[in-house]
Amino acid sequence: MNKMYLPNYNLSITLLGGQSFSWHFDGENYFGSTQDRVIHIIDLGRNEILWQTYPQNNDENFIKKYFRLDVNYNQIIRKIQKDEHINTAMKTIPDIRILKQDFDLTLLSFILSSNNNIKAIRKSIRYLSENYGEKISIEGKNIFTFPKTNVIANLSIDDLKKSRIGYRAKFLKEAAQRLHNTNLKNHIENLDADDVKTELLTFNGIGDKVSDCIMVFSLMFDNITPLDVWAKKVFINLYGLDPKMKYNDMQSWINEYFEGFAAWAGQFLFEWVRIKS
DNA sequence: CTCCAGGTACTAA
DNA sequence: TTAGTACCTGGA
Repeated sequence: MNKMYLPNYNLSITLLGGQSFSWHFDGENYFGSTQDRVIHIIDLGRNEILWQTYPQNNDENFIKKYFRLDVNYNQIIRKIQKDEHINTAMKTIPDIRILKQDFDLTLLSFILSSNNNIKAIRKSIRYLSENYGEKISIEGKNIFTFPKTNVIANLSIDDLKKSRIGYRAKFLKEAAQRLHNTNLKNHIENLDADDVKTELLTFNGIGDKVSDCIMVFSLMFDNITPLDVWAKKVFINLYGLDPKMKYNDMQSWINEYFEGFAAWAGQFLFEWVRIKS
């Protein structure tokens, strides 16, 4: 494995929190899956990790992009330290990061997240990967990639439902078919936030919150806070926003308040209220 | 057993 | 434009 110096990076919350459902931790090893590879991480403590990629080994470029090692983290932290709530969150759960996950995987995963809880989503994605992903053996352990888009597109609704995803099976299949038949990623590459969102909202099963998650966790829109019930509660109860405020208006307020880093602030607040409850 | 959490699509006012 | 409701699963 390769050693890397990785300061201010809360691996456990970042990989196992609400932004990715494709990682698991066995007490020593973090294993993460994409549609074509598996990442193995061991946290050595003292800001050091061991890492390896499979099947292509030593893919440092991938690691740098995926973990967003080029962000100026201290600058972000300085910008969002605005009040006692966020400061408490950052002190309680320090060093949360935002990943840049693959677009297809993120879109398909977050379709499963709607009206669902994190534990159940993880379980479903694990079923899907074990049944329809590719097996990669690492030190005697079998790890599975996330199923390829065209594989999901060609599964029957009934087969998809075996992964306990309920009525979302139809949305998942339709989305996979569309992703497979179009080059959406290229199409949205040069669009601004509003246009990307408009495009994502045309998918069945993708609404305001899920489209925001896709934009934040795979497209690096740092100025968006996905507003699920938890995030809304925070901003209504702690920041005094009107419960009747419209989704977009609430987002604009949050982003202005956190000076363009609403996504990062939102992660701290979200994970903080999640562990508190 | 019933009740509830969790976003989106759909329908009706 | 807004309000209400069904959807599926797992856990209390």
